[in-house]
Amino acid sequence: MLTIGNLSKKTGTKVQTIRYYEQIGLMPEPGRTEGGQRRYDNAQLDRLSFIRHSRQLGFSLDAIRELLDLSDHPNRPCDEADAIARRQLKQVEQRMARLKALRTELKRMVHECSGGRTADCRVLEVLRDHSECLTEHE
Amino acid sequence: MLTIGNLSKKTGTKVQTIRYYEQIGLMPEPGRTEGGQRRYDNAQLDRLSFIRHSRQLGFSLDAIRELLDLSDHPNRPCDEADAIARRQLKQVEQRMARLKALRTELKRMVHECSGGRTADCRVLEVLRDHSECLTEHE
DNA sequence: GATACATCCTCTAGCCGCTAGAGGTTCAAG
DNA sequence: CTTGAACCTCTAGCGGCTAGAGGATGTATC
Repeated sequence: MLTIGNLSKKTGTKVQTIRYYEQIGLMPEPGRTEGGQRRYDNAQLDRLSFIRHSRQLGFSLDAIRELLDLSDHPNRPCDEADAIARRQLKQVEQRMARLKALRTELKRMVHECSGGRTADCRVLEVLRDHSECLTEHE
Repeated sequence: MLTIGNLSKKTGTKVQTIRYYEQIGLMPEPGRTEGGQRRYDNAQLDRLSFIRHSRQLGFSLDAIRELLDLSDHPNRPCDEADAIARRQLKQVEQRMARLKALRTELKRMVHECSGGRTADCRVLEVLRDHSECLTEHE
């Protein structure tokens, strides 16, 4: 039986965060000692690891809720889990593309700054003048 | 003189957001009509464009505050503006590296899913088993 | 001048995913 | 039996908006 602190260490999750997951129903209510402290078993440790790992992959808590639900029903077809993962992959790819464009523009800004007065600073100039910009008003 | 709605259209910023920027002191208090409606001039339009453009480049509102401040003092040396931009560039590069790792793992997950029951789903399996994972506990 | 109605106003509360802190209780070691 | 680390609940805050209630203003048309 693990205390919340031990669970925290084992999973790299802050204590407060574990309680938060319980509060929003992502983690089940654990058993308690006589004095009211939480005690966790291995099933709960696994569940929290699953959640954490999914978070590290950028899944939203809602997506994780779905994934956990699927994981709890081994006989259902797995297309849904696949779809969720594909959705996530797509999002990651979009974000990457966006960041790539940002990086290009930031690099341009930084490289052109010659280090004089702010009046002549390319960084500020670029920020002022949207017209030279690669990023669109979405 | 622009109404808040027109300013909103010209800059692609929601009306509420403009008022929010005013509230947190990023935009100056504009003039008002007799009836109390906001009216904006070109200086304010420029300032909001600057803010929006900076936001699109991922600068935080705090960083933008600094950049605006520098922009208001043309005789100061521009190292600071440059430093802020470099910091931002570094952040973007870090985020990109992270996303790249995520993409790799997500792709792996998705490609290995053969479409059976959730019990055999590679997606869920990978999420369950942290040990095969490329992303580290930071 | 009246009327319609789009746009404006202020205010409060909510979103996500935590995180921090106050103020008090329980547990385990010595 | 005492110490003190770890636990408890509760509330509020972060960034950066966004939404909605409920009411006032501005402008175009008759």
